[in-house]
Amino acid sequence: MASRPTLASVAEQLGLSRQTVSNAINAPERVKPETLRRVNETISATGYRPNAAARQLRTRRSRNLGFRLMPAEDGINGAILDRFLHSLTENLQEYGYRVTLFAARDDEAEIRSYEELLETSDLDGFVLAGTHHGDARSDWLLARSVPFVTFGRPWNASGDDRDCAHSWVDVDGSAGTAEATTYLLGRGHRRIGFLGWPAGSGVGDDRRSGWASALDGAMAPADLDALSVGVPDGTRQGAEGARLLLERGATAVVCTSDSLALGASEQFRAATPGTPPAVIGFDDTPVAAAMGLSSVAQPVEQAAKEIVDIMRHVLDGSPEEQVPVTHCLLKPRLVLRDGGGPLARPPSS
Amino acid sequence: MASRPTLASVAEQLGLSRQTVSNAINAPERVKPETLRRVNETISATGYRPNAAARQLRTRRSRNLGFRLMPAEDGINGAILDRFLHSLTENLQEYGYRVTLFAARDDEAEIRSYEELLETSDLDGFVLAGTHHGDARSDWLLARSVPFVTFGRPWNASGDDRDCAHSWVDVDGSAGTAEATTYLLGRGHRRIGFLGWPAGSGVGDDRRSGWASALDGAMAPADLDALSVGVPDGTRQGAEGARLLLERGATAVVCTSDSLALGASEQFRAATPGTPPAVIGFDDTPVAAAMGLSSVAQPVEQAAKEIVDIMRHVLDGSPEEQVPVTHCLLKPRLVLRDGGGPLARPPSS
DNA sequence: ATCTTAAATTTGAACGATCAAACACACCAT
DNA sequence: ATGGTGTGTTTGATCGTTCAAATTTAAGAT
Repeated sequence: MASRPTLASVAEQLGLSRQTVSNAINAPERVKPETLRRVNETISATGYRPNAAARQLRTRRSRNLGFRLMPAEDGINGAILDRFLHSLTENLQEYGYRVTLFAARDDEAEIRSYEELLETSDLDGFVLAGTHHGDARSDWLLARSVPFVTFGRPWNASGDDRDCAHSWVDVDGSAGTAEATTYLLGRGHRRIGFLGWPAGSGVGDDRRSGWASALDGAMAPADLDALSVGVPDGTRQGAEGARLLLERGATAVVCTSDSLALGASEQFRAATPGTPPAVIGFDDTPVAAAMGLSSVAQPVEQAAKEIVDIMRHVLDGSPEEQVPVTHCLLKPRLVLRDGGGPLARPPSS
Repeated sequence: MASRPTLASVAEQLGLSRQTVSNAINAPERVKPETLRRVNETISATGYRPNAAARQLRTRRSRNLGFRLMPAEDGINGAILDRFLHSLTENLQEYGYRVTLFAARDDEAEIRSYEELLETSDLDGFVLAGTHHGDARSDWLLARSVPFVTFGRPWNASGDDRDCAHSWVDVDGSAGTAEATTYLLGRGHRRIGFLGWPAGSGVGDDRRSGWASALDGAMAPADLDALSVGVPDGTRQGAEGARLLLERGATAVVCTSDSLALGASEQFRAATPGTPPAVIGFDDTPVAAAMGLSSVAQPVEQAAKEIVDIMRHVLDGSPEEQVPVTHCLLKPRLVLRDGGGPLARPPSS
């Protein structure tokens, strides 16, 4: 009596069969409008909700997507993970999907998790934070045609990620550093340095290319080389790199990360006392906000939305319909701050 | 033939019945050792894995716990959320549990989510990040005897959280600020200020009390009052508050957050050039690490572990066994850094 | 009135596990 | 032989949904 309503109980109450009620929910067009109305009425009256386990058992779909939490604080982790995850969860929720988390030490363990989650829990797909070319994970998923979208391009050796076999959403780092560089040019700077990571990382090289292209023509290639420094991420390395750039005559610098920018800004502040350091970071982390540092902000919320859009089409499309592989490159936004650190502009109150 | 093995298929292969194989998995003591061996053999030979949906449909348990992602960057969010979530996921995973995320705008929406998740997805429990006394969410969960543990005390008006009706795990902020204060005393400081939030927040007041108790006897009560400042969180407010404390003769300061500490450290650096500012923050966020700021670190990984331990006993205990409400207060750790910012100690290389 | 076709609804059988109760079987005491 | 006591294993029903196919109903054409 007081037990949860089921399809059968709702149907009986209406003098209908299970299946009709089921159809009213899953394929309303198959049900006579008048019947549909009555069913919906009783559904909301009784507070009926379909049981996920029963549905999953029959359909082999869970309306759940997997997301792997990385152990270390790298890439999307730490800095903007919470914003991304929140947005992903919120957007998926609108379409009745949820996020199931799992942890894995390395890629191999991640693949084992895929297998486990697919077999036992019928996960409908995965969202990966970053892949590289020839990534064992994407290969594994592709081979089994498991739906997935990555946040981050695979960084093909060819340089052209458009031919990538899976869908991805990414932020155009190159456009971000280009905008930052152009901004500094507009402020009168002529010798603008680039402080990035050692060559070889897709993300890092991409960001460097934006700076280089913005300066194309404004500087001799030899100067371009001299004004680009690659160091491991970190504030100390940033300070060290900035010292080099200052020696070479740089008056401003665009950085691959906020950590580097933070170290650089100290050096620039010391070198040009009185004026806010002309340093621009990347990722717009809380560190940058706290220090009043300008930074290139990634639109992670929008990225999550795009990922959900792609997923939705893949998952809710007709079974054998060929869904095209989608690539979506988002423009970052330059966030300008006074750059003088927390005390440069005293509280106005 | 090539389809996934099921209980029935494994059983048939062995000339046994479903139920015996099921027992071998869920209640091995009921099965004859020799049979158990044979069953396990075939299980690993065939790669059989129990189907979660079927199990869930029958048992009404999903081996999934819910975790709500907050919209704004407050409390545990942002700063240490990723570490906490990762550790929570990893620990739960060891016992065959997973984390299902959901988003909710406010507490009311969160309760609606509970209802939905419990009814449709049979979630076994929830982990809440923070509660307050008389929290509608904990009341709702308690009333329905849904298992849950909170990370954070409810901050009873009485001041004694030991009588709280639900289990919680928290970090002893008071002990953290006390340790920080004692450390500064040991370094010769006599007038140590406290820079915190306006009175009224449980967390903030708790942290203030640690500072006060460490100074008990070392300073007159009137001085204690003068050396405690409450401002909203933020670097600017921190700088402003620190200015006040410096005017009142403070030579060092303990803060409720890294943001406040960051603002304060700039002021102190300006006031006492040459020496690293005697400022200690709270939470040991990446900001503190990047700026070389000392800070009180919360053992979030251990907190997650404790939460999982409590959950495990509640969930895997015998059905009607009364599990005692557990409260676990963890000691934070003081992380000491040179305090001179990224450039105070130049790279040794 | 009869036949055809489409629309609307119903029926029985899965999906893969667990529960509750029944069933064999061996062992020992009467 | 009879009966009791475990121990180990099996049987049938059930959880709540959807699939595939069968059935009824309504409407239009002849």
